[in-house]
Amino acid sequence: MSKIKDQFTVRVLSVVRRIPPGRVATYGDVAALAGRPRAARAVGNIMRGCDRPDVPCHRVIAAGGRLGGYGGRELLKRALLLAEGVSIVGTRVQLQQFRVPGAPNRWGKRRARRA
DNA sequence: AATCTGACTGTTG
DNA sequence: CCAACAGCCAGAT
Repeated sequence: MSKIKDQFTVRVLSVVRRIPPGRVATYGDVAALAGRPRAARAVGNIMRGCDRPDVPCHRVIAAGGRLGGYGGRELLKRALLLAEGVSIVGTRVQLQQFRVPGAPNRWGKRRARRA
């Protein structure tokens, strides 16, 4: 069976565990907070194996406020978030309002592309 | 060590 | 809004 996880995994679990109720973080946010801003995919993989009750993996969603996955239980994920007070419009979470504090705004400063 | 996989993300059509 | 493509990352085989 597994031994100790890599530091990255430990950090990710730590970050997710610290997401307060009624808040959400995207995979990219968790990855960034864990020190690997481009490892959103890896975070998803870690979440896939998060069976720990102390890790609120349902508060980790996809970019743009989409629900992302939940081991085939996306409906439960949506229900849990709604129960915590997270507002969901259509299939999207209101990130602007419920995104975990401390998440870097990568959408605030994009300079004009094209010359 | 090489290859495949996937609860991701952003760009392009 | 959805589909296809490409880039990125860690874990499993």
